[in-house]
Amino acid sequence: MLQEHAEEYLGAIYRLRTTPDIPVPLAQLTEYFGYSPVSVHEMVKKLSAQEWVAYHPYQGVTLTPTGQKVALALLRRHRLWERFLTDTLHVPWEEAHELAGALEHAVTEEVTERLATFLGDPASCPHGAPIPPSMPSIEERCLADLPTGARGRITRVSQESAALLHELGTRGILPGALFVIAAQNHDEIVIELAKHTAHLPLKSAQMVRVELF
Amino acid sequence: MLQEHAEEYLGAIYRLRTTPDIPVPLAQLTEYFGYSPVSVHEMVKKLSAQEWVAYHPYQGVTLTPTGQKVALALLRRHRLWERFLTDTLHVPWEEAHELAGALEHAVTEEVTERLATFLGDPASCPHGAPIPPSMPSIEERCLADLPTGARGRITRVSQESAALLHELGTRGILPGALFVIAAQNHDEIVIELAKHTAHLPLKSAQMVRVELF
DNA sequence: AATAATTATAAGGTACACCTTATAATTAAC
DNA sequence: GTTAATTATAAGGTGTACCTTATAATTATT
Ligand SMILES: [Mn+2]
Ligand SMILES: [Mn+2]
Ligand SMILES: [Mn+2]
Ligand SMILES: [Mn+2]
Repeated sequence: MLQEHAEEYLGAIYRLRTTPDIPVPLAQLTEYFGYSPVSVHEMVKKLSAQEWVAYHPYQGVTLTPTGQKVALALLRRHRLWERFLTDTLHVPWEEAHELAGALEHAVTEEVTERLATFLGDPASCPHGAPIPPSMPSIEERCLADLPTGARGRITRVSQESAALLHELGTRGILPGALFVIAAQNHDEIVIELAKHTAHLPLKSAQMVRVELF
Repeated sequence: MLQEHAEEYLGAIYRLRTTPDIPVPLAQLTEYFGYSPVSVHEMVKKLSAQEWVAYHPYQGVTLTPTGQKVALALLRRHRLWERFLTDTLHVPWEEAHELAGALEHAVTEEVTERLATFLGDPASCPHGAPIPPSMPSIEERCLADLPTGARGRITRVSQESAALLHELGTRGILPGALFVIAAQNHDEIVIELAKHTAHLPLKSAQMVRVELF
């Protein structure tokens, strides 16, 4: 777990990028942090190993979906703290940014959301930058635990073994797919999808998360 | 600068001690943190080198005045954040302690005092522990900048070079001393102390902080 | 006084995130 | 197409705060 420093990098990459998919050159990170190119490169390799960034040699880094999530969560915390500092504690806005840079690492997601509520769910920081929305907390259920007739949408597969993914893929059980539970017994479920009906072992269904309607 | 970890140790020592001056055995710190005895011992040596604790072999550690100041400041921040979490964000009090353990390291003294004001200067944390008072913020002035007739008390010398300290010492310009400015010109000031009058180069006076009456 | 328990110290190691210096590879500019 | 600039990589190093294993010193217990 690299946590704090990693977050800082991901946040910087998010801030520095112009367009998603256009890589941020390491030279920019070097300048942003005031670190040596070698240090930045080293760190980028670590971030890349964790799949938080994609490293494009001689071009720079882009955020992976996971990396972007981390960056957005950080920016959300940062900007909420800025609002708290200026609105609640009456800290001058020119000092709020730096102070929020420390607080942003010191709170859990839950505290962050409570803070947001307290502040009245502000849409932007004192400097006008938008506050990223909290991740829509979908109520996920396990596909294996649903009664006959339940309908919803596949959200994700919680284990990424090749065999499982292949089994699900061939049956059309993919993130995004709409479904209705047609039947269920001790060792398999029958699930109706858009264009066909699939049989799936319960064991596999246990790895599938869905959002119910 | 050891800062965060050092603070954590000093805070723990403060919490664990029964009476000031009765040393806290390293074994207690070992247990408190869940670190190995060797690690604790190592850290204690560092704290001792900084004169934040006094180490009494086979007995334990006591806080020096400086160390205690750091510990009290930490506890103040900790308990103020606990109040904020429970009172303002409605975090359950059983979660507040741990969460405050992170926030306590993420704020400056100034933000702490603003937080205290916002909270209405509470006297105790949600768990009933007293909140140490803020350091009485003496309004310090520079001895070099005072008009004739100004009176007050020397509070401290802001640069600790041997030559300067010797110069001040021989003239009786020491922390605690009461004074009146008798005269002042382009390159020196004349300062009246309890039992004598001293002449001091302005350059030296610039390093002396005073509290005015 | 001898033994047991506690405490201290020595020696060597790990992970993290930074550093410098030097060389190689690639890309950009002339 | 050669040169210059940028970017990457290799090699070795730092400080902080943790670790284990092993041995020495002190204190406590019987
Ligand atoms: Mn930060
Ligand atoms: Mn802002
Ligand atoms: Mn803490
Ligand atoms: Mn408390």
